[in-house]
Amino acid sequence: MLYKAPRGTSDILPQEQPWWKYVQEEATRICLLYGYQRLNTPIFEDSGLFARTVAGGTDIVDKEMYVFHDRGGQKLALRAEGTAPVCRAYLEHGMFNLPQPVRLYYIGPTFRYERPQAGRYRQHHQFGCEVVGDSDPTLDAEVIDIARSFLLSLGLPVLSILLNSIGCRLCQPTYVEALKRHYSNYSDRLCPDCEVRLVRNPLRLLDCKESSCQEVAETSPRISDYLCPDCQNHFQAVQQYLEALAIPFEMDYRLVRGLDYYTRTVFEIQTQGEERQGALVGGGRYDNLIEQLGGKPTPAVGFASGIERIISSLKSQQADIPHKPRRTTFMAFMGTEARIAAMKLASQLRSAGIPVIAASGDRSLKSQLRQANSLGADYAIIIGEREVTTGSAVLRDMVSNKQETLTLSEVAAALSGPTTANN
RNA sequence: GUGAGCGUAGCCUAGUGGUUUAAGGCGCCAGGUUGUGGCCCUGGAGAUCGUGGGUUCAAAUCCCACCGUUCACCCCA
Repeated sequence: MLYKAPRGTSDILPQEQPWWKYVQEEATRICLLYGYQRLNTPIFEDSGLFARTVAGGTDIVDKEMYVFHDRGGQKLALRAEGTAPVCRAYLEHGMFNLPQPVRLYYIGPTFRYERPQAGRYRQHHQFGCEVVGDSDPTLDAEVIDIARSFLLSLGLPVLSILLNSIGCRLCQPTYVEALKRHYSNYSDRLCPDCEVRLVRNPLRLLDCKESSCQEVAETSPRISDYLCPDCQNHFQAVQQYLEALAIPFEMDYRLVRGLDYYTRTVFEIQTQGEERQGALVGGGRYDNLIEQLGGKPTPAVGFASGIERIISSLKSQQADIPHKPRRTTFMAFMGTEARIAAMKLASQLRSAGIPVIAASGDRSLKSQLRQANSLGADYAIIIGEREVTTGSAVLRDMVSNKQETLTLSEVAAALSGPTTANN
């Protein structure tokens, strides 16, 4: 074999497609229910879009972006995450002139150059929702509600919704300072990663898994004590609305998210048994992002979910997915004359909306029917010398074993008629 | 980028230094008389045992390197 799918990518084979279809259709259905509209953004963008918004100090920009130069010398990057492109499109198409907020959703591939492992791939697919243009805390709750409804409607038991507020640019810096001061006192105990975090991304210090670092985190100052009045009110309102919607959540004062643009509300959703591969949904508010992209200050909230993780979770949950039985007909023939007649009849049937799989090659009738069987065909049409001369065809019901010789138009009528629908 | 496990036909697995010209199951193909599937029977195709080097009289089997893959860390969906 000369080539394999690149590391961390995979083919989504026919037998996987029902899962993908199911998840994407559920996502779409839920979005419609909440009045969100679909937006597709390009698979690559100017690399600056991600570099500016997601920002340095985060792995996703520092070492995980697929960056390349096109023939015109433009520096481009494969879509590293979904939110920044949505905001770019919001600005580019003047969506700030639409009634605010604008509710959008997307489904598409995302690329990150990292070592693959359970639940993480170099190409994966995200479904996400974004509400742009309104800072109302009901929208934070709405977005969490959507994510939860989505998982529940798929049949996934939602284990926990983790919630936190990381403040805004007024109050967060004060907290970060306090955090740094606290950690500096214990610098001799920190793991090497945390030594780096202390300088580059202090918020992330909180969720280090090293036990010595966790001890430091235990006694560290809490963001909740540093929120400015506006952020405090906002966060309280979010919680209040979640309670009103009877959405259970857990406060997690150590929850911070990896992307720099988050402000105020951040959240993650996990489901049973899949904690190892991380969150199924992650999101939050990003009130400064649009401004960073050159727009007017515009608040927004959203979330993203990983479709691969969701499907894997569904499978381990042994969830059943609804599948619609599909009636298929196999077209068998014997001889060159009959081959032509079969092709014509197949074509005619398809024009009438009847799915037909045509036999190929020079196989025996036995072999053709064996194939029809393994393809799960409900009917086989058989055309040989006899049928060619009489302008007829044999219609065989593969389930009941009954067959009869019919004229070509009778075959079409029989297959399109409701009387032959056996499933 | 770091660490650990694993790499035998399309898939699953046996074989762990010499009757191996590498075995079995699933799948695939063909046949079991004249134009008919699913079960059964018979036969067939399909593997440079991940790649390269080394140890040995002898290696799929031991050693090393590389590659791939899985899992974990980092980080994230």
